Amino acid sequence: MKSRPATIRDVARRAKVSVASVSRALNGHKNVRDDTRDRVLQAIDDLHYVPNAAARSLSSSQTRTLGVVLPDLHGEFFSELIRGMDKAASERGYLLLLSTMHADPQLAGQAIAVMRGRVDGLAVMAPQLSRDAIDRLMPEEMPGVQVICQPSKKRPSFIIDNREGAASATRHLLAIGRRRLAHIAGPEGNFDARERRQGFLSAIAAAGAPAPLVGAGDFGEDGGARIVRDWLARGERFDGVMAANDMTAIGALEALRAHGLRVPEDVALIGFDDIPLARHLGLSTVRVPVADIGAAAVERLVAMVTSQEAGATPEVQPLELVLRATTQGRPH
Amino acid sequence: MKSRPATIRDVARRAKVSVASVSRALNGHKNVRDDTRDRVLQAIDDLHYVPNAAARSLSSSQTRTLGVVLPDLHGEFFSELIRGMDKAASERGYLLLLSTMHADPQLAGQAIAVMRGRVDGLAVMAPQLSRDAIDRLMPEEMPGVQVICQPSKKRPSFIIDNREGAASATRHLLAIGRRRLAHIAGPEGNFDARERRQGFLSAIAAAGAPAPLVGAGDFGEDGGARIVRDWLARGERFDGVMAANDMTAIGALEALRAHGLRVPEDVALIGFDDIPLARHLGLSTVRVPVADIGAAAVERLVAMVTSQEAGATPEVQPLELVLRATTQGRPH
DNA sequence: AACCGATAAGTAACCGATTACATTTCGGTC
DNA sequence: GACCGAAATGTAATCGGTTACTTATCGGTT
Repeated sequence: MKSRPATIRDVARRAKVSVASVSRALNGHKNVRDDTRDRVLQAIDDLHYVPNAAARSLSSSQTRTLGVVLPDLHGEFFSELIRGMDKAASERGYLLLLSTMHADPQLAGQAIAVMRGRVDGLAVMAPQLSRDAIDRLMPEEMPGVQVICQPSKKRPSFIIDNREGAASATRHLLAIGRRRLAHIAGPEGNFDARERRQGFLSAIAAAGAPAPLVGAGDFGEDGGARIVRDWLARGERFDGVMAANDMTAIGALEALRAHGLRVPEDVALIGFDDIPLARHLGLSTVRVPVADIGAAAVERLVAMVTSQEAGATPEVQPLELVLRATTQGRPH
Repeated sequence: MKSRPATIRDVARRAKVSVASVSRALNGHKNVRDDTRDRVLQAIDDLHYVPNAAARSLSSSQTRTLGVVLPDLHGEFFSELIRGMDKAASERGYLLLLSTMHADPQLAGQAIAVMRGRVDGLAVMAPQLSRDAIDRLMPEEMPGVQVICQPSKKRPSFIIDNREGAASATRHLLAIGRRRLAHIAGPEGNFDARERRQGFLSAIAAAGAPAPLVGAGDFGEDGGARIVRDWLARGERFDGVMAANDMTAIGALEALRAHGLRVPEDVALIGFDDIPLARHLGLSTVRVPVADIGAAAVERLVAMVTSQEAGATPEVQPLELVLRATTQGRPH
């Protein structure tokens, strides 16, 4: 006995009013008499009526849904981001439509295209795409924001000061007396990774410290571990490591310990992001308020959707150095 | 010059065919001549046409979207689940619509209602709701699966054998010589938490071990820490702790160490879930293949959506004991 | 009681696709 | 070249809402 779900016409019939009145009652228009509204509400209740979202979107060209396009869903970084976004969205009556864009720009285009008509706005995180590539991919007519990426000229971007964050982490290593520093960078094409490396290098240069080691990781645990093992196998000497992100740092940490080195006594170590794991492992790092960034981005996106407001000034979230065990100790 | 996006009629006009032919060409029907299809494709390309998803959903009553309703998004448990679901969904051309349902059953109903008409099927995780409550909330006419919860009689459920998992963790503590065991349970209303406590108690009973300590946690780190501190303050004696989940175990671990106790020498500790953090902290635990469960649930949901197939046999994912540092050592 | 402007309610067009059904065109046969 | 069934194409109804526009009803005034 699975009956067709009730439509607005069924409700109108039962409440003995027109569909227009039902629609008005439902959407809180003011020109509806109280007793009419009550009859409608009663009928809605009786029939367990729920408006059909597709029909509503079609006629009002509004979906009350926001699209979120992410490079991948691995790890706590993304879950935090989504959490912040979901909070801001649901507080405003919006739902989140998720789509992952596996690095390929081709597929990135597809991921964005399938959202057309399903969402009122788009939040995109694409650190591996250039500014131009993103601009080309984003539909002109749809409100959009960018999150943690190369800031756009056309759309609001929610970014962090990667260079300054990396520089301050590096200065901290120098401040606790480390001179032979090393950096494990992120993936080649990644914007944030490049910026962080720049920040590291400029801090080194500014301090007049010796030329550092630099290895190319992949933002993953294994990458970090591999680089460190390589260095140790080659007999490189270093007493401080600044990793492009926390996962890389964690891989490095394990490789260092596996090699019998003490952290921080022999090698101090600092990461970037402050994922929850960092706190548990006592990893010093640069705190990126990921959930806040996600929330701010969605908040702004909703504002754009509801009031057409534009503007494209990048919003830079402040970073904070978080010092824990991996840099709290004196050199041997 | 932001022009209205092209519609199927624009395409039809440009390709000099009817809208029906455009639709047929687009949806890969066979009765379309090659040159017609080519003209249509050309026009689509020229106009950058993308079909309007809302219109398509309305007329075909299909959205190619699946709804995911979760209790919360905190922690790695959920990000893993979403990751598994997203993988299975995107492989099949489906998008995921996210909604969090804050414990309140009232709100749970709303979270489900807003998805009506926006999704072809629903995957719900609601461990804090009874079987009946979920059945009442889920719309009859919509395909649905349940994930990690009290199994339903009406819908496929993807569950784990909490009792056996908890029992085997408990047997392991007994096997390494611990006798005075303690259990930090999860939140009162949570199905999995109750089952795990049952498993713990029955393993104790079966082994004829002394009556254990049992405290009520909340699946969170702080809860675990609080219970342990209470026990220690009251002078309780125990040499093995089985926590309802990993986060609880991690809180317990920190409280134990803060009190100067060695793990596992003084107190052995085992958790449940095997979140990534557990590996990094050397926490023994029971591995729950969360991502696999999410993927399996979505896979099944897609099958239900596309072929009306029903069936409600719960699918039980196997668990696996993972032994790490917190239980690897001999008692003092 | 008649009349007024304001407010409430109704009618029907519209959003952009899909698809049943009607019509045209095609390729082959005699 | 006329005729046939099959294949291709076109026409128009339909999905379920929103809303511009029209019509009915209201309370208040003279």
